[in-house]
Amino acid sequence: MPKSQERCQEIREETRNLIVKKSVLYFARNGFAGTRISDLSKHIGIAQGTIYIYFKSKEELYDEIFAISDKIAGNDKLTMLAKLPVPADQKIKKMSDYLIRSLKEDEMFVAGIALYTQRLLEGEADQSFYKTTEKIIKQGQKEGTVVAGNARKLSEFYWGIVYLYAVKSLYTADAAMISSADLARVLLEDRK
Amino acid sequence: MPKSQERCQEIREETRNLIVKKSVLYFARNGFAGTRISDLSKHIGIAQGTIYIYFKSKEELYDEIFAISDKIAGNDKLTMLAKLPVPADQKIKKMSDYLIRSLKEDEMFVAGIALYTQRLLEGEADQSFYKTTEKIIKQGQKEGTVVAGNARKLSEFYWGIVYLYAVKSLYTADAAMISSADLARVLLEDRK
Amino acid sequence: MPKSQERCQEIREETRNLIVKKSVLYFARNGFAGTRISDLSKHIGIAQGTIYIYFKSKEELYDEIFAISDKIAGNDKLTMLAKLPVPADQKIKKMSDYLIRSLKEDEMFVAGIALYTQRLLEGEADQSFYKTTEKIIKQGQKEGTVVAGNARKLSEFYWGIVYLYAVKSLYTADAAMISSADLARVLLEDRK
Amino acid sequence: MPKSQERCQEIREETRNLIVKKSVLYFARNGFAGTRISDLSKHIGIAQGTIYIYFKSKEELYDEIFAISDKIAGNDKLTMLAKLPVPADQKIKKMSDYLIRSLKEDEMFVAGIALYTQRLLEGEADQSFYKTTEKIIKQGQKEGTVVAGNARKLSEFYWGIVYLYAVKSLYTADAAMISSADLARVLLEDRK
DNA sequence: CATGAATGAGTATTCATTCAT
DNA sequence: TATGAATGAATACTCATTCAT
Repeated sequence: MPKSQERCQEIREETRNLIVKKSVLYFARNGFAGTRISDLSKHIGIAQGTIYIYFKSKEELYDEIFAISDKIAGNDKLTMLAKLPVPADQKIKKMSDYLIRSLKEDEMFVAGIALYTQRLLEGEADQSFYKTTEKIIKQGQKEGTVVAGNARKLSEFYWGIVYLYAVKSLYTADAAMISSADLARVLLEDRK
Repeated sequence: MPKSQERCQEIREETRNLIVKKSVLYFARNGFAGTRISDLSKHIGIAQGTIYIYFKSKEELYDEIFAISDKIAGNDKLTMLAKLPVPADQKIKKMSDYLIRSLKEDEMFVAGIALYTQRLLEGEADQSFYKTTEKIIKQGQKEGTVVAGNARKLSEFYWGIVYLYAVKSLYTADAAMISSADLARVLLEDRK
Repeated sequence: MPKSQERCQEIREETRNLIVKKSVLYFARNGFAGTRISDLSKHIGIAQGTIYIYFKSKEELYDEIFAISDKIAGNDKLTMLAKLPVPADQKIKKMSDYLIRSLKEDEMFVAGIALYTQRLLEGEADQSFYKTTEKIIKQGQKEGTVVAGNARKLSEFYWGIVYLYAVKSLYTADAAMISSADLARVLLEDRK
Repeated sequence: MPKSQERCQEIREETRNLIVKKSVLYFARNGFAGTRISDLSKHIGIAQGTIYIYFKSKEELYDEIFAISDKIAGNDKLTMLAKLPVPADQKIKKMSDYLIRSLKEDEMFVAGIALYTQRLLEGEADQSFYKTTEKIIKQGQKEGTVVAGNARKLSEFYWGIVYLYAVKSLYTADAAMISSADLARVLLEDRK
């Protein structure tokens, strides 16, 4: 009965995805230590034991969530964007557009940013976001469109602001958000 | 020979302060759930039981720390500054000076800001910081020294950045900090 | 395959009853402060944690046991007996029969009496036992079968003796018990 | 300075007696496990540490109190009474008089009886009270003044009733007490 | 001697994990 | 697979005891 086999696999996949998806937000809000499996499972809508069918331990679930948090937060897109043969200010505008829109609309994204940055601050995540942004900044500084200053510090500041609004969105249903233009301006030279 | 009443009072005061002082940083770094009383007491350098002489429970200690986190973070000073009969841009510069210096030098301040803002985000602290800053911003907008825009959003943004660097300082010994001038510029009109 | 709703309910009921049943005797013998949850759980034959699935705290378990101790001690039966349309001396004989037999044969009854009376003495239980017996005594005094004297004091004395033998039974495997007739004679007029 | 030496000794004696006296009642009401040294010392009106100047441990204090509880409860007087060359019924009346009066007036006596009997029930005290009373009962049965029946059981019943009213007095300021005559009648043949 | 703050072993309670159904 | 009752190691909290003053 190959069909039922496949269906089974499908169900597995679905349940696993459900767990991951619902856990991202929960962990982002409450932290690792602040998350009880009993509460989490209620929040997901499954039994406690079910989590342990898919993940060996709370830690493994948390780790998995981290492992994908940079994907959730759009690291791939950013990397691709950086490689495009367009001026840096365009890249920054696009990136800011994408980030602000995602912060507004996608709670998975919000949670991804929060988790990723949290771990970054604790020194446990790699710094690809920062580094990619740094490259764009340097390109922009050469092109004369990005403000002067240490590229690394500017990159950290930019992402700090994104983190800031992610954390806000985590707790407030509709956080007062800055505009995409405002965010971009953090890096871009004023054109007055 | 019994200990004198005053000496006892003194000792109690000292120990209590020691616990609060050392706990602020510990809780700010690890959160409520992430803090074990056994670890905390080791960090303070006292026995576990001693904490319970001064606080009924871990929760009560945490609450007390929150209750005073706005003082630690300098709410009083800010309120006083707001009332001074000087131009808003001066107030903002002074405030930014004070904040950046404190973030660099004073661990307790860093922890206070982190805890206070964390609770603010969770909607459990009053918003006096925001409100006081809002007033200064409005004053500055009248005086033509502060950038246009919704005063509340600007205030939140300004404090968001302070929070950002507080969180960074919490985890990194010497976080790359923006300058006091950079922080002030978030609110002030460019004088080019 | 999830467990059926009913089966789960059943299991919960069973375990809860087991805990209550075994705790009654343990608490009656050792008192609240003298009972360790670790010992109690061993005595019940379950893990410490299991107790906390059914009761919020040691205190709550103790309170529940007290709350039902009047049932265990047969308050219902006594009330019913009092209402029967038979002479008071018959009621007293029946009651004494029941009490002495239960004290001999039923550990739970022994514990129930001990706990209930203990709380009565501490002024925390209602006095329904006393009051019901008081009514029977007054009826008997009218009928000329019960000794003269303050009905309340006689009632207290009667139940005091029951308590006395309950406490004895609590500590001694086979306590030398008075006979049902001896107990009844505490209230009944001598028929010599 | 021999004088101050003596005075010191005196003070020691006084404090020690104070502790014992106040502890008897406290332990009788709350039991060993139910008594906290912190509470007890407050009740006595001294510091916790002071208790440990006079007693090595809580257990030692408790043991000492037990060791004297039979004296407090009047074992000496009973033994002397038993040896007097008078009829048993007189002895029983005197004894009952003494017991009821003491239960009414002397809270140390009340506590002594409660503690002694409690330990008796737990099988940890010697049974001199019972035995002495047994002898008197046997004497009375020979003299025809005491009711028939197993002397030991009668003795236990008699002391049970004394215990009963002791426990009552422990918790109620003025417990409704049976009369000395009523108590004596438990053993004595009716003279109608 | 007397004090009461401090200690840490002991006890209560929680919660990640297991397992029979 | 999915369930949730049960487990027991980890954690919070208490209290007899010590000791510097």
